[in-house]
Amino acid sequence: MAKPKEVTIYDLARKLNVSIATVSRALKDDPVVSKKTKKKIFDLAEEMGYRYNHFARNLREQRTYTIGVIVPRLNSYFMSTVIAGIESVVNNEGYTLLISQSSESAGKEVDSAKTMFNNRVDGLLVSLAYETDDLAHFDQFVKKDVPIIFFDRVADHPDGTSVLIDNRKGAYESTSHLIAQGCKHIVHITAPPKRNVYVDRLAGYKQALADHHIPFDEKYILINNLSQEAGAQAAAAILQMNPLPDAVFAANDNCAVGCMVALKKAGIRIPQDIAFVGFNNDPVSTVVEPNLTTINYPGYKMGEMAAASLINHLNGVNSIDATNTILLRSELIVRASSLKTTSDSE
Amino acid sequence: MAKPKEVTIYDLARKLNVSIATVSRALKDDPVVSKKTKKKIFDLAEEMGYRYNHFARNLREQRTYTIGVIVPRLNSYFMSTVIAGIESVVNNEGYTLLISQSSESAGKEVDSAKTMFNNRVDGLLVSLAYETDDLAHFDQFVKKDVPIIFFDRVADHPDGTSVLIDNRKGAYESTSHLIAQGCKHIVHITAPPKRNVYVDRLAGYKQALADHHIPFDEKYILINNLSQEAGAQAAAAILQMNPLPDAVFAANDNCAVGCMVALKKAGIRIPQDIAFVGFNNDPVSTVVEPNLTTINYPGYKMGEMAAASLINHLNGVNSIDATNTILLRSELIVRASSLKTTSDSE
DNA sequence: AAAAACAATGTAATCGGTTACATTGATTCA
DNA sequence: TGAATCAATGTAACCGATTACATTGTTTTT
Repeated sequence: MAKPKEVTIYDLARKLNVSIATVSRALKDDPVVSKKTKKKIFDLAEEMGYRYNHFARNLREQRTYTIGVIVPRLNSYFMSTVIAGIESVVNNEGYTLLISQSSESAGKEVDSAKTMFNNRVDGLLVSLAYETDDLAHFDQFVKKDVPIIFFDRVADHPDGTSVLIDNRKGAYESTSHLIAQGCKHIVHITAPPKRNVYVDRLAGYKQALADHHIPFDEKYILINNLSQEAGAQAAAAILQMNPLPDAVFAANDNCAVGCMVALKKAGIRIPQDIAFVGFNNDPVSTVVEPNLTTINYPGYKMGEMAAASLINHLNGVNSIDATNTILLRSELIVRASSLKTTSDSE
Repeated sequence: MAKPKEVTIYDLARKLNVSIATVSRALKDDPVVSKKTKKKIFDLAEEMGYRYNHFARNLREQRTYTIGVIVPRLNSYFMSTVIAGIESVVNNEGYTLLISQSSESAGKEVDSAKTMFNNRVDGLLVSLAYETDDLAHFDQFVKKDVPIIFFDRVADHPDGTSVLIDNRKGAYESTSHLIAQGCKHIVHITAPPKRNVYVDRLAGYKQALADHHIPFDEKYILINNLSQEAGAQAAAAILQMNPLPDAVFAANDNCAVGCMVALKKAGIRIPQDIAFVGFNNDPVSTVVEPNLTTINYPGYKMGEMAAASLINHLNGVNSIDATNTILLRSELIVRASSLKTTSDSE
């Protein structure tokens, strides 16, 4: 029933017989206001249940203290770890997050960008959808000097900073590891080569083959959406191959797992018949049997770095050109799914 | 370099020699403005790159068109499915989401609530953290007539609407199923019985035992945080039991899986020695071997229902008291992990 | 003791919309 | 034809902060 009126700085000012300017300054802890006055104001604010009105400030200051986050999906272990990292940084700095998932669709990504734009986010953190070809929906931000930082799935945007791992190196290590296990016919399952992560992983895969004098064969490249179901379908394709490949390097763990499960169901032994390496070190990699060899990389840290870098830009600490790419460390974690040698000795 | 000035309704009004009131009305598609004028205004707005300023409206209207979402974690398949459902509804209605994860911590939940409050969300969607005892941090919203809808992990808040499944029934069916498989010593792994989901699942478990004349034994109740690691630790506890239990009903799939993997490593056969049932139908349930019997329930729909219900409240369609609890359907999915009978025949 | 410097506070314009309440001119009614 | 009605538009107050630029009173300097 009650329509509890909001308490404003005007109310505080009236009660204390000071001006709204003093109240405003006191609440921001401006050193120009005397300690005594500040205390009075803080106490009364507390007592009257004053709450700060962001909109008045935003309207006046022409900024929102909001950071937009666009990610392909929230439902991966990796992504939610990244977001936890982002949250930890931006909350400390007094920003709030506007999060949206593109669901891997270019159209939804455009919509999300529009929402972010209309909400006038101060900055943008983006990991691109599979499908996105055209980056025009980010031009509006560049035009308004809204900084954009891409992470993981980055873009070759001349104005953007990127936070990512060396995907090429990770893929090179994975593939080399498989080759060291004696594999010569290595399938690579990946997403359409539009995103850097898939382009680079493919390049690393190819280079490892080349460095070990193994011919590259186009038919060993399987393209899908890297879901668990897609992995199962890839398994069907693999079973059609003649001769069967002796290894699979998948661009993420989910897909690797889906594929492994389906192959096992078809009687393939892993790793004896086909060895497996994934990417991401998702918890599922320690559930599947045999446990999945994979590339581990630090999602939480990636989120922290991306957010910190963005906030530095906003505070004018970094010139936008100063740091253009931040590379994080990644590592190969060897588990049973790729160990042909030890498995053979069983 | 350019400091591109924002285009406002004043600019549009000036150029067209109309008043800002007319521009404002036209942009809201108010029928009182003539079609011709509207067209002129729309066209000019497009041409000049006008963008709507939410803050001015929010300041004036005293609402934000923002909905707060507080969840324990984003990184579960279930939760991100729920959020996808929420997004689909609120975006269509012109609202944006402020999402925050409590990380299962009561303290962070309080912080999140404060952030939401200071951002003056129009409504709140909440799934509670394990730890939360005290709901006082939601009182401020009630006081300001900000509607709160709880989903999945709900609260007995007299003013809140809840969207959830019949957890008791799900647990009853799971347990009964295990009993039908001949199990008599059924361990139940769950979280601290603070949240309805765990209280009700425990109650369903107990009732199933009672209805089948199996005595309840406190030592079969294992309490932890339901993570995969916690599942592994639970396995260690189970291995100490004498005699060994013949089944485990875990309150989520992750924990069930962690427990299964650890037990298998210790040489326990599943389901022959110990049968398993989980909860949630997480994709991992089809990866673990044997595949996990579980309770499936509709995350996407839960998100949609919660969001739609909230928006109805905001639009005054439902009286707050009209609908108090929305129950969604759930179902037992039987897989190999609980099928003693068929497994024995192998 | 007058001038200069400073600390503390106040005044008022500003951000960009919304909307109650006029105002204007055209149309309809009796 | 004058009054009533109505459609279209305008005027101006309001939402609640921020901050450049006064103003006031006190202390320091010379």
